[in-house]
Amino acid sequence: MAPPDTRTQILAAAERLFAERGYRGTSVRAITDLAGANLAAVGYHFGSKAELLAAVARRVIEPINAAQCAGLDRLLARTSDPAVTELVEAFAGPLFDEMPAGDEGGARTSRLIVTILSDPAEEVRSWTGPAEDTVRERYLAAFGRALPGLSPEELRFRMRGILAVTAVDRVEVYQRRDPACLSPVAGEAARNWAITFLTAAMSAPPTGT
Amino acid sequence: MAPPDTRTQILAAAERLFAERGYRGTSVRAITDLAGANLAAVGYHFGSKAELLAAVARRVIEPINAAQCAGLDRLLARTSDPAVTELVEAFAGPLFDEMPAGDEGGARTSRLIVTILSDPAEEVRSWTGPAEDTVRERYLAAFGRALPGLSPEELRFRMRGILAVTAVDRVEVYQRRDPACLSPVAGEAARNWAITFLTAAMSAPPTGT
DNA sequence: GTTTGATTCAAACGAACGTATGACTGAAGC
DNA sequence: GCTTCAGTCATACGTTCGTTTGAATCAAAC
Repeated sequence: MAPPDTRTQILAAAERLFAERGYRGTSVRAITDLAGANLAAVGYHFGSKAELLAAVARRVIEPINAAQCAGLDRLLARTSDPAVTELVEAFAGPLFDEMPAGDEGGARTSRLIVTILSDPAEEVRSWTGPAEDTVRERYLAAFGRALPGLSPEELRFRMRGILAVTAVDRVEVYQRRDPACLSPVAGEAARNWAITFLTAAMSAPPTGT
Repeated sequence: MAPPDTRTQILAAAERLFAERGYRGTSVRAITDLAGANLAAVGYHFGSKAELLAAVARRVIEPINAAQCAGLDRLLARTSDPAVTELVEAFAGPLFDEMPAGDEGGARTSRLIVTILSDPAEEVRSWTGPAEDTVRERYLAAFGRALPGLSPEELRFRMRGILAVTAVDRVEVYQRRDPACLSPVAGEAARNWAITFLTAAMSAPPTGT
């Protein structure tokens, strides 16, 4: 096996350290040390620390987005009005499944996503492209058809809830570093719990004024 | 009105800046500048930046915890087995209500809480005392009685979901800085949406193996 | 009037940070 | 053999950071 090139090793090291220590808590020196690369390599390959984060984020998010998109396509090919459970599974499932290898049950990647999304700095959240919004809008429309009577605002609220539950759960698991929580069987259980929880939540009747 | 003392002004400035820029994104100099105090005042009154954060966190969390505790007491004084809706409202309600004045509909405080809870650094999360755990355990027991048949693990998962939904929703609102989302009426709507969403989610039947 | 103790102040410390620079390396192209 | 060029390297620059220091300030106690 050929040794991975410097660029890839920096990406892997940055992905890990950003997840473990956050963006600001990770120095470029720590990344290059872990990657076995020279300090200047980050500037050479990515331009700056912020652009490195954007590259890391894209690499992590893209397969999740693609899986969410494909899942919705699959549902819509079968019926024009998928059930709420199916939509929840297609949307939330990839947040559990599409995690790179070597990741402790995907928890580290979830940690990274939350770290990025919750960082107040603009530069940290500016990696996003139009693809994420497109997928979310498509699910929004599908949920809207499955849940008539729900106002668009309340529907948006509930979709945020899906992201919140899936992301935060796994982050807490990761922070506690309890090995039992990181086993594949525990991850599978959390996946099923989340789908149960979220399907019931999404299916709730509209809130009366 | 007597001008507030330096210590209080530093606490207020730190609360605001930690929420807006995160812990690492906020320098002690920025805090003392906003507070109109000298740089060394933080060291004098709090010892260090980390201890200042702990003081800020305690000031924000304590009223929420007290309200959660009081709400549960009120329910248990009436009946030994409160309904799921009542428990959800008593637990999640204070996360919307117990916000200090001057806070944009409580969103800034929620932002601060998420900033603290999601920061990977140990020092940022080490402010917590035994009170938070006590309240959570009490609610856990009450939910367990209201939802027999749910395994303790799945119940814990669902309680994390409550925190996730309430916190993350308001953070996104705050980050977007849409003034319409910060109005009291929008905050009231979000509160009701959350209770509907979470009551249905908590009431879901246990996940089959 | 003097002492005391709490508080505020300007200034400086050393460390760590992101980034830039210019020399070096080694294989590919001619 | 010489050139080219992407990549790597040690090193340094300027800035910002949290913290510390020791003098100045000031009201209260004596």
